[in-house]
Amino acid sequence: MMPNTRLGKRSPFGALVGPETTRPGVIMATGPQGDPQAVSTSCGRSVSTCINVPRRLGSAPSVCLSLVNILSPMMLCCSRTAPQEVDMDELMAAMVLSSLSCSPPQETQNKSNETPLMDAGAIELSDSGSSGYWSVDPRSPAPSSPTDEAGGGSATPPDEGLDMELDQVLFEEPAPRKRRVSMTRRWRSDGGQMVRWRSDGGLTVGGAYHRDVGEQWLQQHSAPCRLVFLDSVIPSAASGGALTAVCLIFRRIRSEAKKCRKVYGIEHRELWCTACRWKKACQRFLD
DNA sequence: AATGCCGGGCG
DNA sequence: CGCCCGGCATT
Ligand SMILES: [Zn+2]
Repeated sequence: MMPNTRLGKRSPFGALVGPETTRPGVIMATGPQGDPQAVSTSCGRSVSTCINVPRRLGSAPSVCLSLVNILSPMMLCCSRTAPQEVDMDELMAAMVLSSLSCSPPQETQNKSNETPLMDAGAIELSDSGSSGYWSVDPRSPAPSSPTDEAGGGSATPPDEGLDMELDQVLFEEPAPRKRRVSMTRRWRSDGGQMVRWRSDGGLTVGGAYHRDVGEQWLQQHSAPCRLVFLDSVIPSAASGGALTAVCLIFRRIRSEAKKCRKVYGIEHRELWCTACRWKKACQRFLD
């Protein structure tokens, strides 16, 4: 009695993205163009230019913390999609933007001048339990296209936009001084995602528009990232105030809704919906 | 530690 | 297929 769908084996999209989403299967760095050249929408299994990650480590992606604050190019990873199944699981994209001072526009080209990080050479974060395997492209963050108007620009850009729970992350500021986030351009990940930050603080990711991307949001949707993509600069920038870089990542986030298990308790497993009983995605308390 | 649930595995 | 569970990302 219920709009039951099939449980057992359902489509990859049954519930958002596959688990692999979280774990970067492969990562690759894109050139300044930010084009998914080497990685097409569906990189079968092994992508040439991609770097395969030993998918054995506990949790590479969540290395989080406030570690790096690099500003360099950017990297993203690609997904391994089944040739037929359009599921674009495991994939994450990261992008960041650098900041600049708010007032004098004289920071034109001081990119990695500030942060004393080991430059583009991928920062190996202190692996504490997990390690981040990211590949970085030692290249300068050259904004590809002309500055994008984040302000009075267009409305929401048309995008393929798969609506999944992609998220983004942010980073802290490198320099002790007060820096503001700048607007970024757009960036597209392997999945065709397009990230765009607008002056109103909103963020457009693959078609989905996230309004109110403040520190809080960034907070909960944060993840590790280290590459920064410098881009256009827009003073009226974003929200929060002190973030300098933002990193986008496609990962799964746990919905807040309580599911059978938590609602009825383990001792009442019989009340759970079948899905829950089978450790599948709950079908009673949808998100 | 507790949850949520994908992918498998078994009958 | 119904039913379970290992394993693991999150929280
Ligand atoms: Zn349920």
